[in-house]
Amino acid sequence: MTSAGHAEAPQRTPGNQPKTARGEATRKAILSAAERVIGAKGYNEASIGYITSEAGVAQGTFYIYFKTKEEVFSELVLEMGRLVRHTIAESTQGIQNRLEAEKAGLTAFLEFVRAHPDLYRIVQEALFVDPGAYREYYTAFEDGYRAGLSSAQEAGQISPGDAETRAWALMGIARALGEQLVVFDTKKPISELVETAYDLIANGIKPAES
Amino acid sequence: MTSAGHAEAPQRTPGNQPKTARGEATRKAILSAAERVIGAKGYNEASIGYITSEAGVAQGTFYIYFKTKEEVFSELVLEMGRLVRHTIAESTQGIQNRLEAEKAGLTAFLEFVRAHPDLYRIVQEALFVDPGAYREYYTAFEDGYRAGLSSAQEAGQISPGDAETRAWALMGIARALGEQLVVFDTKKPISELVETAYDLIANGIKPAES
DNA sequence: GATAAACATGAATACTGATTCATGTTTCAT
DNA sequence: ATGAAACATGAATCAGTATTCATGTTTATC
Repeated sequence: MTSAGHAEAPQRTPGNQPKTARGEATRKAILSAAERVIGAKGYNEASIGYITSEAGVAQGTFYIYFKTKEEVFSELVLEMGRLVRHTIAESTQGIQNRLEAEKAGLTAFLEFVRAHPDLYRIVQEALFVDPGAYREYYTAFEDGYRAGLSSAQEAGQISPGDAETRAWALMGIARALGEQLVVFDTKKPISELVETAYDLIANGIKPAES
Repeated sequence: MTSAGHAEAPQRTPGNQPKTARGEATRKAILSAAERVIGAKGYNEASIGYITSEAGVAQGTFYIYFKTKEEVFSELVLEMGRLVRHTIAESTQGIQNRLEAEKAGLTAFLEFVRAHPDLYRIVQEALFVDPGAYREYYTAFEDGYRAGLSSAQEAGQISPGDAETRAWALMGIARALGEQLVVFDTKKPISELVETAYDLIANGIKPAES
């Protein structure tokens, strides 16, 4: 039985990209279901069975496109990174003044987060499920941020100061406000959050000299 | 055999506090091992077997003091909350000026985080393992923070602005810098991080009017 | 110094859920 | 039309591990 025959079957595509329109669609369905399910229940509670049933396919189908549960998770983190950076870059396109760019970028980020709460939570969980992906996510983010701050500084658009630490602090603000939206369900409109944060970032909280 | 006898044995202390010095010590050992193991490997990878072996007790002993694995986790989150708030309150004791208090509090927080990296990661993971505890942690934190900002505002020590949003933003900065220490292993000394963050918080990044 | 409660043990239980596999079905190039 | 590759199925496997339990040992009280 098992008339294997040809010794070198070409079955082992590493990432297993689909080669057909049908396959493409199925893979997308699984990825999207994974995003929703993992985002909602967390990595561990999100069983393959639940993900596949949510995607409308059989359990085994999952393993045609992903080697492990972790793999689909990592892919989601990467996707989130790409999307967020793209969204922000787009929104700050052509804005010359750094402080204005800051405001536009923060607004775009918060809007994105509100539209994709699942992806947001997935990135948070990556710290434990896939630390490497987590670091890459924030490091990539920081690189761009710091570069922007540095050149703005050289152009005299912002005051001097350690660009790296500032980048982290500003990312921390964005993250905290995003969490307000997604985790704490604040009622405040994004514009209001941005207004307050922008004032803090631009002017600080020290009272004006009297 | 098993001459049970008395029908109503008083075995069911809910939280199961120890009643003996020995018990006290064992419970502490388990809690401390759990902190290290869960902090290092994350909630799911941290098996009861590993925790107890790390604590130097048998597996069953765990269930004398904790009803479930989740219970010990929640307790750690609570402990972290108490410790952090206590540490910060202590460090800002008697400082009248809000901005100075901000600096002292941030320094104390970062030093605490560096000293307890495990607890820090545990709080992060609580978002998925015990969302209620996560919210309580940050809500309690925010309450104090916002109150402080509000009264400082009334006293004219800081400029006017939405205290709640500001509280979240400032907590975001602290958290991001803490993460630099614990997750990204930055080489920068705490004092330097605080210096940059403080300048940002007090003055913002807008260049001084020329 | 005896008795009961408290504490400790670690093997056995019980269950969950990721991954595999033998067996179809669909797609597509020829 | 037809054979091979791609895709799909879902039951079976397999491993890990939280929790329980029957059985000892220690502690403290009388």
